[in-house]
Amino acid sequence: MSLKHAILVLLSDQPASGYELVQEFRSGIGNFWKATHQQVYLELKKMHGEKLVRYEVETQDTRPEKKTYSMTAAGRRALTDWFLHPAKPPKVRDPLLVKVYGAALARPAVLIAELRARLAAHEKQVENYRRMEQHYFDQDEPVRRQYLHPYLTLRRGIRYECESTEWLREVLQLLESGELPAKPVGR
Amino acid sequence: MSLKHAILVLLSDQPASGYELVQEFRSGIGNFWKATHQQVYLELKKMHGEKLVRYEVETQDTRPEKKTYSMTAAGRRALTDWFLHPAKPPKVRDPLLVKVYGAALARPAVLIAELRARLAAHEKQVENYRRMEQHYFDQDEPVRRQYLHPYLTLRRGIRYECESTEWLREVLQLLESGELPAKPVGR
DNA sequence: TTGATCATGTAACGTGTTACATGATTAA
DNA sequence: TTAATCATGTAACACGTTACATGATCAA
Repeated sequence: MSLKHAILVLLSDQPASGYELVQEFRSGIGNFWKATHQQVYLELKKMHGEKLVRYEVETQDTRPEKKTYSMTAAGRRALTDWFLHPAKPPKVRDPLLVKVYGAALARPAVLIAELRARLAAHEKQVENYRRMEQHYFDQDEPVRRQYLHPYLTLRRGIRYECESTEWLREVLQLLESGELPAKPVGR
Repeated sequence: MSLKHAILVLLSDQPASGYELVQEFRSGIGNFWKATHQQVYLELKKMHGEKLVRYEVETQDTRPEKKTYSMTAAGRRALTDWFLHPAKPPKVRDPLLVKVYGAALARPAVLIAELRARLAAHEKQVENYRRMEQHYFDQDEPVRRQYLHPYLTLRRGIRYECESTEWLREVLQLLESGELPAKPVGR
């Protein structure tokens, strides 16, 4: 039930249309909470039924009509209430780990190719994140203070992606060399 | 559609009942792919309809009857085919990150308490994993070679949990001190 | 006698994904 | 004229979670 709260967090910053929310779910908050336009439009409809949001219709001459949503007092209450209830830690659920677990059942070259592709994807993501991070540090202190919280989530993303690449490199090295790990991880 | 393949990976090792598979989803493979008994029994039924598994009923005197499932030739084919198609990287989807992102909307003490609880949970998980890892290293080389692949997934778990604790400690330190991060992560 | 473990299932509900559907503007 | 962007939605299906449901054995 968190898409609702993610939307409320976004609307608490500023009113937005469904379309604009979808953009935000592709960047920024989208690094750790994705949502498609189908989900967003449906959720906004539900939330409007629950009176958590209201909207104003802008009839534009050139463009199709646009609904600009904003949070209601009830929405604000739902948000603060959500903060009071601890969230469940998300479950790790990665098919690639199932494949590594059952690696003996696959042709090694096939699995290695997939691991390499995945490594490349994570490396690319690290680069993206590092660029965003550099942009954050290019700002003056007041701006850095303003965007501290989003930046903290970016730090999580960077750590996660780096950890992923380290593990993948290690697995590739071991599978390709046929060696056994010499010692516990990180020791 | 990976629960199916996770079950096939488990059955490729040895035949098992639904109940026994559920146990495995609570440990071992359960570290990165969870499934409840409801899911497992339903999936086995579907897979039987697709002829990916067969079962033999053991009518026990004392216990309720037990179906022991094993993989069919078609099941084996479905598995090798699955290995040929790269898996999509799982999406990160963590409500706690949404909370940190919108931390300004919560009472700091409330969020900090939740972060602390989460940190404790991750630290406990690291301990569990470290115990399993120690057990692996207590084995002789042939056994370590035999269990290399599951152990590689355990290494991923350890890395992930450690990364989580490091990030949480960092966030707690920054939120409690009111400081801004001095430099990019890990530099 | 109470709870844990063995052993199996169905049903309702919530959420997420994919496909389908429309229609205007603007840049290549 | 083709693709991308702006802007909105519905519908079918897949998957996961929670609740409901039964019934025997065994240890405390």
